[in-house]
Amino acid sequence: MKKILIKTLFEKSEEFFEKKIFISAWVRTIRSSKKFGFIELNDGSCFKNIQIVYDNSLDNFEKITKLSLGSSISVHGELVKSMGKGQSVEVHAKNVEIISYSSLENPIQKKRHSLEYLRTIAYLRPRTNTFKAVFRVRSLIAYAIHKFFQDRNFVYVHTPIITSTDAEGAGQMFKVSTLDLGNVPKDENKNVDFSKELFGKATFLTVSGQLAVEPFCMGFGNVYTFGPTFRAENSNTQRHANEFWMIEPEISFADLEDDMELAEDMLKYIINYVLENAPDEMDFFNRFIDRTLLKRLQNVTKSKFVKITYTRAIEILEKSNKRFEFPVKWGNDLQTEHERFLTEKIYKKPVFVTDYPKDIKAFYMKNNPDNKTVRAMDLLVPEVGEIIGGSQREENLEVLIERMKELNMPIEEYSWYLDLRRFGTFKHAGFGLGFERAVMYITGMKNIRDVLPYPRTPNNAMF
RNA sequence: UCUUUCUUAGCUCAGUUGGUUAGAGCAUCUGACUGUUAAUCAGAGGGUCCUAGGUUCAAGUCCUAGAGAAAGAGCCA
Repeated sequence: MKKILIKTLFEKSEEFFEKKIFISAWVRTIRSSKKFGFIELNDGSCFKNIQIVYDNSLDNFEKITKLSLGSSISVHGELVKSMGKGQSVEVHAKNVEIISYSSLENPIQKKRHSLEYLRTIAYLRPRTNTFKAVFRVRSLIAYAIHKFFQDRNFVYVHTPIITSTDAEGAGQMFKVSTLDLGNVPKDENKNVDFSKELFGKATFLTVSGQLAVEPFCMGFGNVYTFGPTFRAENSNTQRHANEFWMIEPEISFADLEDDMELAEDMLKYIINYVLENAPDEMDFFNRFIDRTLLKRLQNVTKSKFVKITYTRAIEILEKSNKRFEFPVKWGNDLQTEHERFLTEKIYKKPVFVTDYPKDIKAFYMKNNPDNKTVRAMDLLVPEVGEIIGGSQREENLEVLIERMKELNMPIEEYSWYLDLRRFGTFKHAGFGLGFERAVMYITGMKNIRDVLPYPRTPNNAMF
């Protein structure tokens, strides 16, 4: 007999009603009494468990009552209307094959565990309700992002993970080396001789795919990357990991307004997609993780995001009369407390802050006529903070070179990037969405370590 | 990296101004139970109080150092 998924049983319960069915799955919890008992079974196909009813007419009844969370079984039975209150249908077991018992030392038990404890056994987390919901939704968000861009004719570009350019100085990079760390070759000045590397030069793990995706924008019009990025910073916060995924679209013949419109459409699209395709999971988050989640997300999909300039944001913060730990001053970057105040207290929804001072932003951003600010934008959302950073790019070769000189950048190393402006230039823009931050925002999970399958954070690369 | 807090049973936690044999719930084991929903009820077993030093007649509790964790900050996505 063919195995059927529990998801299918729920979706097509009419079709299978009072029919013989066969399932293989894992015990989530079991309640036994003398003559009968109930097993809640989950096969991973959906969030919900199906209830199996078994009684002492089965010849292995005693052995069945010894099952515990994590045990594997196969069940032949019949789908029937439930006599209990918690579910509409259930399976009356005709035969329960015990495939394996779970050791009683199984650290996952039928109770609430702390998220901190579960991190120490990350490889067992997929068996718990919370992480079943998190990683299902993570998968759906990834799919929704691809669908959003593919439906709009964007080309998905795989930018390299190993890179030799220290892109935009976006932070500390992990070194990639084939040299013998115990016996590093040195040149005559006693510096590391990178010419002995496999690539003939120093290489790193990428911190951003943006510079590598821009050339494809110039061949395909609209493109995006979606892949892992790495930052070697010793950041110990809820919102930072050393390995995380980023989505970076780049759009041609487009300015910052088009860029923000794209970001807003994309975020609303993926929220709607998840609400529609993972209602059980989202309901779980709303009940156990964040009681305001659904209301907030529904509000976001309906409302227009706020757009204010950096200069205006500074004015608002100055006039708020709120005491901040860090002073509000034009020219300084917005601190976390400022960002949170804007998005959580003043607007209570996502806010684009645009036109930042050029000195606190990357070299490739489009210079404004005031020569003080650049066409950059950050999207701030309640609870998570900065979720997107983007900009219109500087397409003018002379202005770009001038800026790089001001910053003492090695212009020769970026000659390939400058060529993009030499051989036909045009206005274009893009942004980077932190994938995990989007997952946090949509699930209500508060710690980035709990939305990464195997989080890489300082002192943590165990599994 | 900085600041603060935390570390007690398999898990979640309580443990008062330092004072006899360190407690509870869940889990486990034994038993009861004919519709349970984290089932319920009765009983039992289960401890290097993070580690190392110190103060004291006496330390889970106070002090010092170390390890690990969390929250906040910086950096950013």
